[in-house]
Amino acid sequence: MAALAPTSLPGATAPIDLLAQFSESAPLTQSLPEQIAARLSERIVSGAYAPGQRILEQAMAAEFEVSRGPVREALRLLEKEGLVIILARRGAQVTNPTIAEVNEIFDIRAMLNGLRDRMMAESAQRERLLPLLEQEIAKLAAGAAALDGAEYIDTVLRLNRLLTQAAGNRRLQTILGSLAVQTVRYTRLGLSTPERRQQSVQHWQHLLRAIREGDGDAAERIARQRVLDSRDAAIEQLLRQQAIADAKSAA
Amino acid sequence: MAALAPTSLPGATAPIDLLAQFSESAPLTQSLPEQIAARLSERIVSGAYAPGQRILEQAMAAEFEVSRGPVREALRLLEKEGLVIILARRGAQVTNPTIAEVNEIFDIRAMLNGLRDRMMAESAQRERLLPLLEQEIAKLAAGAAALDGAEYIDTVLRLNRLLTQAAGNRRLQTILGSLAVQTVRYTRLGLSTPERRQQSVQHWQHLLRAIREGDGDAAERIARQRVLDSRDAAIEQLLRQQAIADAKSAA
DNA sequence: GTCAAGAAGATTGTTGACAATCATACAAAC
DNA sequence: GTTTGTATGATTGTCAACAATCTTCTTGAC
Repeated sequence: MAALAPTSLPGATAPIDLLAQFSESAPLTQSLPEQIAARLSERIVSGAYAPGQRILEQAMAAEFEVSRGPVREALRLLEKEGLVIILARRGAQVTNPTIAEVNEIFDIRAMLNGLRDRMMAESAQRERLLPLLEQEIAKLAAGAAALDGAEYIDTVLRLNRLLTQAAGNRRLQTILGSLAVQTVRYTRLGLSTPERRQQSVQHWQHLLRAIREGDGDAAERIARQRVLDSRDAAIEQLLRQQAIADAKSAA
Repeated sequence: MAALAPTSLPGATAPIDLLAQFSESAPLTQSLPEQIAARLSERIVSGAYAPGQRILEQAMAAEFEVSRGPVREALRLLEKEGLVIILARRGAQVTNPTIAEVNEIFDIRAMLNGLRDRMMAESAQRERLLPLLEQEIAKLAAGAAALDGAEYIDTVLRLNRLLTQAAGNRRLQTILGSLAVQTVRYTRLGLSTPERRQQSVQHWQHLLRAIREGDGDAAERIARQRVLDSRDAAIEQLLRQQAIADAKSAA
Protein backbone atom coordinates (compact mmCIF):
# COMPACT_ATOMS: atom_id res chain seq x y z
CA MET A 1 0.00 0.00 0.00
CA ALA A 2 2.48 2.62 1.17
CA ALA A 3 5.20 3.24 -1.37
CA LEU A 4 8.78 2.64 -0.30
CA ALA A 5 10.55 5.10 -2.57
CA PRO A 6 13.00 7.39 -0.74
CA THR A 7 10.93 10.48 -1.21
CA SER A 8 7.50 8.97 -0.75
CA LEU A 9 6.81 10.52 2.62
CA PRO A 10 4.42 13.46 2.48
CA GLY A 11 6.04 16.83 2.84
CA ALA A 12 9.50 15.55 2.01
CA THR A 13 11.76 18.43 1.11
CA ALA A 14 15.49 18.11 1.64
CA PRO A 15 16.88 14.60 1.13
CA ILE A 16 19.60 15.21 3.69
CA ASP A 17 19.08 11.89 5.37
CA LEU A 18 21.48 12.06 8.25
CA LEU A 19 21.08 8.46 9.28
CA ALA A 20 22.00 7.00 5.94
CA GLN A 21 24.97 9.30 5.82
CA PHE A 22 26.66 7.27 8.53
CA SER A 23 25.33 3.80 7.84
CA GLU A 24 27.92 1.28 6.73
CA SER A 25 26.44 0.73 3.30
CA ALA A 26 23.38 2.75 2.45
CA PRO A 27 20.77 0.45 0.92
CA LEU A 28 19.21 1.72 -2.28
CA THR A 29 15.72 1.65 -0.82
CA GLN A 30 15.26 2.64 2.79
CA SER A 31 12.60 0.93 4.80
CA LEU A 32 9.63 2.93 5.95
CA PRO A 33 10.85 3.15 9.56
CA GLU A 34 14.25 4.31 8.34
CA GLN A 35 12.71 7.04 6.23
CA ILE A 36 10.66 8.25 9.17
CA ALA A 37 13.67 8.09 11.47
CA ALA A 38 15.70 10.13 9.00
CA ARG A 39 13.06 12.83 8.85
CA LEU A 40 12.75 13.01 12.60
CA SER A 41 16.51 12.91 13.04
CA GLU A 42 16.77 15.95 10.80
CA ARG A 43 14.28 17.84 12.92
CA ILE A 44 16.01 17.00 16.16
CA VAL A 45 19.50 17.75 14.90
CA SER A 46 18.38 21.03 13.37
CA GLY A 47 16.70 22.03 16.59
CA ALA A 48 13.20 22.14 15.13
CA TYR A 49 12.27 19.69 17.85
CA ALA A 50 13.52 21.10 21.13
CA PRO A 51 15.13 18.98 23.82
CA GLY A 52 12.50 17.55 26.12
CA GLN A 53 9.78 17.75 23.51
CA ARG A 54 7.56 14.69 23.36
CA ILE A 55 7.09 12.84 20.08
CA LEU A 56 3.66 11.21 19.88
CA GLU A 57 3.28 8.09 17.79
CA GLN A 58 -0.24 9.00 16.76
CA ALA A 59 0.68 12.48 15.58
CA MET A 60 3.68 11.25 13.57
CA ALA A 61 1.61 8.46 12.05
CA ALA A 62 -0.94 11.03 10.94
CA GLU A 63 1.66 13.41 9.52
CA PHE A 64 3.55 10.78 7.54
CA GLU A 65 0.35 8.97 6.59
CA VAL A 66 1.36 5.60 7.95
CA SER A 67 0.15 3.56 10.87
CA ARG A 68 1.77 3.66 14.29
CA GLY A 69 3.86 0.53 13.71
CA PRO A 70 6.58 2.04 11.49
CA VAL A 71 6.62 5.21 13.62
CA ARG A 72 7.18 3.06 16.67
CA GLU A 73 10.11 1.34 15.08
CA ALA A 74 11.53 4.64 13.84
CA LEU A 75 11.52 5.91 17.41
CA ARG A 76 13.48 2.83 18.53
CA LEU A 77 16.05 3.62 15.86
CA LEU A 78 16.34 7.17 17.12
CA GLU A 79 16.71 5.87 20.65
CA LYS A 80 19.67 3.77 19.50
CA GLU A 81 21.25 6.96 18.18
CA GLY A 82 20.62 8.72 21.45
CA LEU A 83 18.38 11.38 19.90
CA VAL A 84 15.29 10.38 21.87
CA ILE A 85 14.66 8.49 25.06
CA ILE A 86 11.75 6.09 25.32
CA LEU A 87 10.13 5.55 28.69
CA ALA A 88 7.78 2.66 29.25
CA ARG A 89 4.18 3.73 28.74
CA ARG A 90 5.27 7.31 28.47
CA GLY A 91 6.56 7.36 24.96
CA ALA A 92 9.46 9.11 23.30
CA GLN A 93 10.89 12.52 23.98
CA VAL A 94 13.85 14.39 22.55
CA THR A 95 16.90 13.92 24.73
CA ASN A 96 18.26 16.89 26.58
CA PRO A 97 21.91 16.09 27.07
CA THR A 98 23.73 17.67 29.93
CA ILE A 99 27.25 18.97 29.63
CA ALA A 100 28.37 15.84 31.45
CA GLU A 101 26.75 13.56 28.88
CA VAL A 102 28.30 15.41 25.96
CA ASN A 103 31.62 14.97 27.70
CA GLU A 104 30.93 11.26 27.98
CA ILE A 105 30.17 10.94 24.29
CA PHE A 106 33.36 12.70 23.32
CA ASP A 107 35.41 10.62 25.75
CA ILE A 108 34.19 7.49 24.04
CA ARG A 109 34.76 8.94 20.60
CA ALA A 110 38.30 9.88 21.59
CA MET A 111 39.10 6.28 22.54
CA LEU A 112 37.45 4.68 19.54
CA ASN A 113 38.83 7.16 17.04
CA GLY A 114 42.20 6.39 18.58
CA LEU A 115 41.66 2.69 17.95
CA ARG A 116 40.44 3.37 14.44
CA ASP A 117 43.41 5.51 13.46
CA ARG A 118 45.87 3.12 15.06
CA MET A 119 44.37 0.30 13.03
CA MET A 120 44.71 2.47 9.98
CA ALA A 121 48.36 3.19 10.65
CA GLU A 122 49.14 -0.45 11.31
CA SER A 123 47.08 -1.80 8.44
CA ALA A 124 49.11 -3.44 5.70
CA GLN A 125 46.82 -2.06 3.01
CA ARG A 126 46.97 1.56 4.13
CA GLU A 127 48.94 2.41 1.01
CA ARG A 128 45.78 2.10 -0.99
CA LEU A 129 43.93 4.66 1.13
CA LEU A 130 46.70 7.21 1.53
CA PRO A 131 46.11 9.08 -1.75
CA LEU A 132 42.44 9.53 -0.93
CA LEU A 133 43.27 10.73 2.57
CA GLU A 134 45.85 13.18 1.25
CA GLN A 135 43.35 14.55 -1.21
CA GLU A 136 40.64 15.07 1.42
CA ILE A 137 43.01 16.64 3.91
CA ALA A 138 44.35 18.95 1.22
CA LYS A 139 40.77 19.97 0.52
CA LEU A 140 40.29 20.63 4.21
CA ALA A 141 43.45 22.71 4.43
CA ALA A 142 42.48 24.75 1.39
CA GLY A 143 38.95 25.30 2.60
CA ALA A 144 39.68 26.06 6.24
CA ALA A 145 39.19 29.74 5.57
CA ALA A 146 36.99 29.63 2.48
CA LEU A 147 34.27 27.12 3.30
CA ASP A 148 31.23 28.08 5.30
CA GLY A 149 30.42 26.29 8.52
CA ALA A 150 28.23 23.53 7.14
CA GLU A 151 30.60 22.76 4.25
CA TYR A 152 33.61 22.61 6.51
CA ILE A 153 31.90 20.22 8.89
CA ASP A 154 30.72 18.09 5.99
CA THR A 155 34.29 17.76 4.82
CA VAL A 156 35.44 16.71 8.27
CA LEU A 157 32.57 14.23 8.43
CA ARG A 158 33.49 12.76 5.08
CA LEU A 159 37.08 12.39 6.21
CA ASN A 160 35.98 10.65 9.38
CA ARG A 161 33.64 8.36 7.49
CA LEU A 162 36.41 7.45 5.12
CA LEU A 163 38.68 6.40 7.96
CA THR A 164 35.94 4.58 9.83
CA GLN A 165 34.99 2.53 6.81
CA ALA A 166 38.60 1.80 5.98
CA ALA A 167 39.29 0.45 9.45
CA GLY A 168 37.10 -2.48 8.51
CA ASN A 169 35.70 -3.07 11.99
CA ARG A 170 31.98 -3.33 11.49
CA ARG A 171 30.98 -2.91 15.09
CA LEU A 172 33.29 0.05 15.49
CA GLN A 173 31.61 1.54 12.44
CA THR A 174 28.19 1.10 14.00
CA ILE A 175 29.17 2.65 17.32
CA LEU A 176 31.07 5.56 15.81
CA GLY A 177 28.25 6.18 13.34
CA SER A 178 25.76 6.41 16.16
CA LEU A 179 28.00 8.74 18.14
CA ALA A 180 28.60 10.86 15.06
CA VAL A 181 24.91 11.71 14.79
CA GLN A 182 24.98 12.93 18.34
CA THR A 183 28.16 14.86 17.66
CA VAL A 184 26.74 16.56 14.61
CA ARG A 185 23.86 17.71 16.74
CA TYR A 186 26.27 19.89 18.69
CA THR A 187 28.74 20.93 16.04
CA ARG A 188 26.71 21.44 12.88
CA LEU A 189 25.55 24.91 13.73
CA GLY A 190 28.62 25.71 15.75
CA LEU A 191 30.74 28.35 14.07
CA SER A 192 34.22 27.04 14.58
CA THR A 193 36.71 29.86 14.92
CA PRO A 194 39.51 30.26 12.35
CA GLU A 195 42.04 29.45 15.05
CA ARG A 196 40.36 26.18 15.88
CA ARG A 197 40.09 25.25 12.25
CA GLN A 198 43.75 25.95 11.75
CA GLN A 199 44.63 23.70 14.65
CA SER A 200 42.28 21.00 13.39
CA VAL A 201 43.92 21.01 9.98
CA GLN A 202 47.32 20.69 11.61
CA HIS A 203 46.10 17.69 13.57
CA TRP A 204 44.86 16.01 10.43
CA GLN A 205 48.19 16.60 8.75
CA HIS A 206 50.07 15.13 11.69
CA LEU A 207 47.73 12.14 11.62
CA LEU A 208 48.38 11.69 7.94
CA ARG A 209 52.12 11.58 8.56
CA ALA A 210 51.71 9.06 11.39
CA ILE A 211 49.63 6.81 9.17
CA ARG A 212 52.08 7.12 6.30
CA GLU A 213 54.95 6.16 8.60
CA GLY A 214 52.96 3.31 10.13
CA ASP A 215 53.28 4.81 13.61
CA GLY A 216 50.23 3.40 15.42
CA ASP A 217 51.08 4.96 18.78
CA ALA A 218 51.31 8.42 17.28
CA ALA A 219 48.14 7.96 15.24
CA GLU A 220 46.21 6.98 18.34
CA ARG A 221 47.60 9.85 20.40
CA ILE A 222 46.85 12.44 17.73
CA ALA A 223 43.33 11.15 17.09
CA ARG A 224 42.59 11.29 20.77
CA GLN A 225 43.82 14.84 21.11
CA ARG A 226 41.86 15.93 18.08
CA VAL A 227 38.58 14.62 19.48
CA LEU A 228 39.22 16.11 22.89
CA ASP A 229 39.85 19.48 21.24
CA SER A 230 36.62 19.29 19.28
CA ARG A 231 34.92 18.45 22.54
CA ASP A 232 35.78 21.88 23.87
CA ALA A 233 34.19 23.47 20.82
CA ALA A 234 31.05 21.39 21.25
CA ILE A 235 30.75 22.28 24.92
CA GLU A 236 31.10 25.97 24.12
CA GLN A 237 28.42 25.62 21.47
CA LEU A 238 26.13 23.82 23.86
CA LEU A 239 26.60 26.47 26.53
CA ARG A 240 25.78 29.15 23.99
CA GLN A 241 22.61 27.32 22.92
CA GLN A 242 21.53 26.86 26.50
CA ALA A 243 22.15 30.50 27.26
CA ILE A 244 19.92 31.44 24.33
CA ALA A 245 17.25 29.02 25.49
CA ASP A 246 17.42 30.40 29.02
CA ALA A 247 17.14 33.95 27.76
CA LYS A 248 14.10 33.00 25.70
CA SER A 249 12.34 31.32 28.59
CA ALA A 250 13.11 34.28 30.81
CA ALA A 251 11.63 36.72 28.32
CA MET B 1 -4.57 -9.59 28.58
CA ALA B 2 -1.11 -11.11 28.82
CA ALA B 3 0.30 -10.82 32.32
CA LEU B 4 3.50 -8.87 32.76
CA ALA B 5 4.91 -10.62 35.82
CA PRO B 6 8.58 -11.58 35.41
CA THR B 7 7.87 -15.30 35.20
CA SER B 8 4.67 -15.15 33.22
CA LEU B 9 6.09 -16.60 30.02
CA PRO B 10 5.11 -20.23 29.44
CA GLY B 11 7.86 -22.72 30.10
CA ALA B 12 9.94 -20.28 32.12
CA THR B 13 12.50 -22.15 34.16
CA ALA B 14 15.74 -20.48 35.15
CA PRO B 15 15.49 -16.75 35.88
CA ILE B 16 19.04 -16.19 34.67
CA ASP B 17 18.11 -13.16 32.63
CA LEU B 18 21.35 -12.23 31.00
CA LEU B 19 20.10 -8.97 29.60
CA ALA B 20 18.98 -7.55 32.91
CA GLN B 21 22.31 -8.55 34.37
CA PHE B 22 24.04 -5.85 32.40
CA SER B 23 21.38 -3.22 32.21
CA GLU B 24 22.10 0.00 34.04
CA SER B 25 19.21 -0.24 36.45
CA ALA B 26 16.99 -3.27 36.18
CA PRO B 27 13.38 -2.13 36.26
CA LEU B 28 11.19 -3.98 38.70
CA THR B 29 8.91 -5.29 35.98
CA GLN B 30 10.37 -6.15 32.62
CA SER B 31 8.33 -5.42 29.56
CA LEU B 32 7.05 -8.29 27.47
CA PRO B 33 9.62 -7.76 24.70
CA GLU B 34 12.40 -7.67 27.30
CA GLN B 35 11.25 -10.93 28.82
CA ILE B 36 11.19 -12.58 25.43
CA ALA B 37 14.59 -11.14 24.55
CA ALA B 38 16.04 -12.48 27.80
CA ARG B 39 14.74 -15.96 27.09
CA LEU B 40 16.08 -15.97 23.55
CA SER B 41 19.38 -14.46 24.66
CA GLU B 42 19.80 -17.36 27.06
CA ARG B 43 19.27 -19.86 24.30
CA ILE B 44 21.73 -18.19 21.97
CA VAL B 45 24.43 -17.72 24.59
CA SER B 46 24.05 -21.29 25.81
CA GLY B 47 24.33 -22.58 22.28
CA ALA B 48 20.83 -24.06 22.21
CA TYR B 49 20.27 -21.93 19.13
CA ALA B 50 23.16 -22.53 16.79
CA PRO B 51 24.83 -19.76 14.80
CA GLY B 52 23.07 -19.22 11.52
CA GLN B 53 19.78 -20.60 12.81
CA ARG B 54 16.76 -18.59 11.77
CA ILE B 55 14.34 -17.30 14.39
CA LEU B 56 10.80 -17.05 13.05
CA GLU B 57 8.48 -14.46 14.51
CA GLN B 58 5.44 -16.68 14.09
CA ALA B 59 7.01 -19.66 15.85
CA MET B 60 8.25 -17.57 18.79
CA ALA B 61 4.88 -15.87 19.09
CA ALA B 62 3.21 -19.28 19.30
CA GLU B 63 5.68 -20.64 21.84
CA PHE B 64 5.52 -17.65 24.17
CA GLU B 65 1.80 -17.24 23.60
CA VAL B 66 1.96 -13.64 22.49
CA SER B 67 1.41 -11.98 19.16
CA ARG B 68 4.19 -11.20 16.73
CA GLY B 69 4.51 -7.58 17.87
CA PRO B 70 6.44 -8.14 21.09
CA VAL B 71 8.52 -10.88 19.45
CA ARG B 72 9.44 -8.45 16.72
CA GLU B 73 10.62 -5.91 19.22
CA ALA B 74 12.51 -8.56 21.20
CA LEU B 75 14.42 -9.44 18.06
CA ARG B 76 15.39 -5.78 17.58
CA LEU B 77 16.73 -5.79 21.12
CA LEU B 78 18.79 -8.88 20.39
CA GLU B 79 20.07 -7.27 17.23
CA LYS B 80 21.31 -4.34 19.30
CA GLU B 81 23.26 -6.82 21.42
CA GLY B 82 24.70 -8.42 18.32
CA LEU B 83 23.18 -11.83 19.04
CA VAL B 84 21.03 -11.87 15.91
CA ILE B 85 21.10 -10.09 12.61
CA ILE B 86 17.91 -8.91 10.97
CA LEU B 87 17.73 -8.70 7.21
CA ALA B 88 14.93 -6.82 5.52
CA ARG B 89 12.11 -9.18 4.55
CA ARG B 90 14.22 -12.15 5.55
CA GLY B 91 13.89 -12.03 9.28
CA ALA B 92 16.28 -12.73 12.13
CA GLN B 93 19.00 -15.30 12.39
CA VAL B 94 21.57 -16.07 15.04
CA THR B 95 24.85 -14.35 14.27
CA ASN B 96 27.82 -16.46 13.38
CA PRO B 97 30.80 -14.35 14.31
CA THR B 98 34.05 -14.92 12.56
CA ILE B 99 37.37 -14.86 14.36
CA ALA B 100 37.89 -11.43 12.86
CA GLU B 101 34.67 -10.11 14.37
CA VAL B 102 35.47 -11.47 17.82
CA ASN B 103 38.81 -9.72 17.52
CA GLU B 104 36.97 -6.52 16.69
CA ILE B 105 34.73 -6.80 19.73
CA PHE B 106 37.67 -7.32 22.05
CA ASP B 107 39.60 -4.46 20.47
CA ILE B 108 36.73 -2.14 21.29
CA ARG B 109 36.36 -3.55 24.78
CA ALA B 110 40.07 -3.02 25.37
CA MET B 111 39.79 0.67 24.54
CA LEU B 112 36.61 1.30 26.48
CA ASN B 113 37.67 -0.68 29.52
CA GLY B 114 40.83 1.40 29.41
CA LEU B 115 38.75 4.58 29.46
CA ARG B 116 36.57 3.21 32.23
CA ASP B 117 39.46 2.25 34.48
CA ARG B 118 41.28 5.49 33.82
CA MET B 119 38.15 7.40 34.84
CA MET B 120 38.01 5.26 37.93
CA ALA B 121 41.63 5.98 38.85
CA GLU B 122 41.20 9.70 38.26
CA SER B 123 37.83 9.97 39.96
CA ALA B 124 37.80 12.00 43.14
CA GLN B 125 35.33 9.67 44.76
CA ARG B 126 37.24 6.48 44.10
CA GLU B 127 37.94 6.14 47.82
CA ARG B 128 34.36 5.11 48.32
CA LEU B 129 34.61 2.23 45.86
CA LEU B 130 38.04 0.93 46.82
CA PRO B 131 36.91 -1.28 49.74
CA LEU B 132 34.34 -3.01 47.53
CA LEU B 133 36.87 -3.52 44.78
CA GLU B 134 39.41 -4.93 47.21
CA GLN B 135 36.83 -7.33 48.55
CA GLU B 136 35.83 -8.61 45.14
CA ILE B 137 39.40 -8.97 43.93
CA ALA B 138 40.30 -10.86 47.11
CA LYS B 139 37.39 -13.16 46.40
CA LEU B 140 38.70 -13.65 42.90
CA ALA B 141 42.22 -14.41 44.13
CA ALA B 142 40.92 -16.89 46.68
CA GLY B 143 38.65 -18.59 44.20
CA ALA B 144 41.01 -18.72 41.25
CA ALA B 145 41.68 -22.38 41.95
CA ALA B 146 38.56 -23.35 43.88
CA LEU B 147 35.68 -21.96 41.82
CA ASP B 148 34.30 -23.80 38.84
CA GLY B 149 34.26 -22.18 35.43
CA ALA B 150 30.85 -20.53 35.60
CA GLU B 151 31.37 -19.19 39.12
CA TYR B 152 34.76 -17.78 38.27
CA ILE B 153 33.41 -16.01 35.22
CA ASP B 154 30.47 -14.69 37.22
CA THR B 155 32.87 -13.16 39.71
CA VAL B 156 34.83 -11.49 36.93
CA LEU B 157 31.58 -10.24 35.42
CA ARG B 158 30.45 -8.80 38.72
CA LEU B 159 33.78 -7.05 39.11
CA ASN B 160 33.48 -5.58 35.64
CA ARG B 161 29.93 -4.48 36.24
CA LEU B 162 30.96 -2.81 39.46
CA LEU B 163 33.62 -0.77 37.67
CA THR B 164 31.39 0.04 34.73
CA GLN B 165 28.63 1.36 36.94
CA ALA B 166 31.05 3.29 39.09
CA ALA B 167 32.51 5.06 36.08
CA GLY B 168 29.20 6.90 35.81
CA ASN B 169 29.23 7.21 32.03
CA ARG B 170 25.79 6.05 30.95
CA ARG B 171 26.59 5.58 27.30
CA LEU B 172 29.78 3.73 28.11
CA GLN B 173 27.69 1.49 30.35
CA THR B 174 25.30 0.75 27.50
CA ILE B 175 28.02 -0.05 25.00
CA LEU B 176 30.08 -2.17 27.38
CA GLY B 177 26.96 -3.98 28.54
CA SER B 178 26.08 -4.88 24.99
CA LEU B 179 29.62 -6.04 24.28
CA ALA B 180 29.66 -8.03 27.51
CA VAL B 181 26.76 -10.18 26.35
CA GLN B 182 28.70 -11.02 23.24
CA THR B 183 31.80 -11.70 25.29
CA VAL B 184 30.00 -14.04 27.65
CA ARG B 185 28.88 -15.98 24.64
CA TYR B 186 32.48 -16.95 24.00
CA THR B 187 33.88 -17.22 27.48
CA ARG B 188 31.10 -18.68 29.61
CA LEU B 189 31.73 -22.27 28.66
CA GLY B 190 35.42 -21.73 28.13
CA LEU B 191 37.48 -23.50 30.76
CA SER B 192 40.16 -21.00 31.53
CA THR B 193 43.42 -22.65 32.44
CA PRO B 194 44.88 -22.20 35.96
CA GLU B 195 47.80 -20.31 34.45
CA ARG B 196 45.54 -17.85 32.72
CA ARG B 197 43.48 -17.36 35.84
CA GLN B 198 46.61 -16.68 37.84
CA GLN B 199 47.69 -14.05 35.36
CA SER B 200 44.22 -12.52 35.34
CA VAL B 201 44.21 -12.20 39.13
CA GLN B 202 47.60 -10.51 38.97
CA HIS B 203 46.27 -8.03 36.44
CA TRP B 204 43.33 -7.20 38.67
CA GLN B 205 45.66 -6.62 41.60
CA HIS B 206 47.87 -4.35 39.54
CA LEU B 207 44.79 -2.46 38.42
CA LEU B 208 43.68 -2.09 42.02
CA ARG B 209 47.02 -0.57 42.94
CA ALA B 210 46.90 1.83 39.99
CA ILE B 211 43.43 2.99 41.00
CA ARG B 212 44.43 3.37 44.62
CA GLU B 213 47.41 5.50 43.60
CA GLY B 214 45.32 7.52 41.20
CA ASP B 215 47.53 6.55 38.28
CA GLY B 216 45.19 6.88 35.29
CA ASP B 217 47.83 6.03 32.69
CA ALA B 218 48.69 2.77 34.42
CA ALA B 219 45.05 1.85 34.96
CA GLU B 220 44.32 2.31 31.28
CA ARG B 221 47.38 0.34 30.21
CA ILE B 222 46.61 -2.57 32.53
CA ALA B 223 42.94 -2.71 31.59
CA ARG B 224 43.87 -2.81 27.95
CA GLN B 225 46.33 -5.61 28.42
CA ARG B 226 43.85 -7.60 30.48
CA VAL B 227 41.19 -7.49 27.79
CA LEU B 228 43.66 -8.36 25.05
CA ASP B 229 44.76 -11.38 27.08
CA SER B 230 41.20 -12.56 27.57
CA ARG B 231 40.76 -12.13 23.84
CA ASP B 232 43.28 -14.89 23.26
CA ALA B 233 41.30 -17.20 25.53
CA ALA B 234 38.07 -16.38 23.70
CA ILE B 235 39.63 -17.04 20.32
CA GLU B 236 40.96 -20.38 21.50
CA GLN B 237 37.52 -21.24 22.81
CA LEU B 238 35.89 -20.23 19.56
CA LEU B 239 38.33 -22.31 17.54
CA ARG B 240 37.60 -25.31 19.75
CA GLN B 241 33.84 -24.85 19.31
CA GLN B 242 34.20 -24.53 15.58
CA ALA B 243 36.35 -27.65 15.46
CA ILE B 244 33.64 -29.55 17.33
CA ALA B 245 30.98 -28.20 15.00
CA ASP B 246 33.04 -29.15 11.98
CA ALA B 247 33.61 -32.66 13.32
CA LYS B 248 29.88 -33.04 13.88
CA SER B 249 28.93 -31.89 10.41
CA ALA B 250 31.57 -34.21 8.94
CA ALA B 251 30.16 -37.22 10.79
C1' DG C 1 22.30 -32.75 -17.31
C1' DT C 2 22.04 -27.84 -16.47
C1' DC C 3 19.91 -23.62 -16.33
C1' DA C 4 16.05 -20.37 -16.55
C1' DA C 5 11.23 -19.08 -15.82
C1' DG C 6 7.07 -19.38 -13.35
C1' DA C 7 3.93 -20.79 -9.59
C1' DA C 8 3.03 -21.93 -4.84
C1' DG C 9 4.09 -21.52 -0.19
C1' DA C 10 6.21 -19.26 3.61
C1' DT C 11 7.50 -15.08 6.03
C1' DT C 12 7.94 -10.39 7.05
C1' DG C 13 5.86 -5.51 6.70
C1' DT C 14 1.91 -2.83 7.67
C1' DT C 15 -2.56 -1.70 9.26
C1' DG C 16 -6.55 -0.54 12.32
C1' DA C 17 -8.83 -1.73 16.54
C1' DC C 18 -8.93 -2.96 21.36
C1' DA C 19 -6.90 -3.26 26.11
C1' DA C 20 -4.00 -1.57 29.73
C1' DT C 21 -1.76 2.09 31.80
C1' DC C 22 -0.51 6.71 32.87
C1' DA C 23 -1.13 11.86 33.58
C1' DT C 24 -4.10 15.51 34.72
C1' DA C 25 -7.81 17.96 36.79
C1' DC C 26 -11.09 18.21 40.09
C1' DA C 27 -13.36 17.36 44.40
C1' DA C 28 -13.41 16.12 49.21
C1' DA C 29 -11.31 15.55 53.71
C1' DC C 30 -8.05 16.90 57.13
C1' DG D 1 -4.14 25.61 52.66
C1' DT D 2 -2.47 21.19 51.78
C1' DT D 3 -3.07 16.61 50.75
C1' DT D 4 -5.41 12.48 49.27
C1' DG D 5 -8.66 10.06 46.40
C1' DT D 6 -11.17 9.62 42.15
C1' DA D 7 -12.71 10.17 37.45
C1' DT D 8 -11.66 11.39 32.84
C1' DG D 9 -8.92 11.80 28.87
C1' DA D 10 -4.69 10.83 26.50
C1' DT D 11 -1.18 7.56 25.12
C1' DT D 12 1.27 3.46 24.70
C1' DG D 13 1.10 -1.84 24.52
C1' DT D 14 -0.80 -5.70 22.21
C1' DC D 15 -3.40 -8.23 18.97
C1' DA D 16 -5.20 -10.44 14.63
C1' DA D 17 -5.73 -9.88 9.74
C1' DC D 18 -4.18 -8.32 5.26
C1' DA D 19 -0.61 -6.97 1.77
C1' DA D 20 3.95 -7.28 -0.15
C1' DT D 21 7.93 -9.77 -0.76
C1' DC D 22 11.07 -13.46 -0.78
C1' DT D 23 12.30 -18.44 -1.13
C1' DT D 24 11.70 -22.83 -2.89
C1' DC D 25 9.96 -26.22 -5.81
C1' DT D 26 8.51 -27.57 -10.14
C1' DT D 27 8.39 -27.42 -15.06
C1' DG D 28 10.25 -26.69 -19.41
C1' DA D 29 13.80 -25.61 -22.87
C1' DC D 30 18.40 -25.96 -24.51
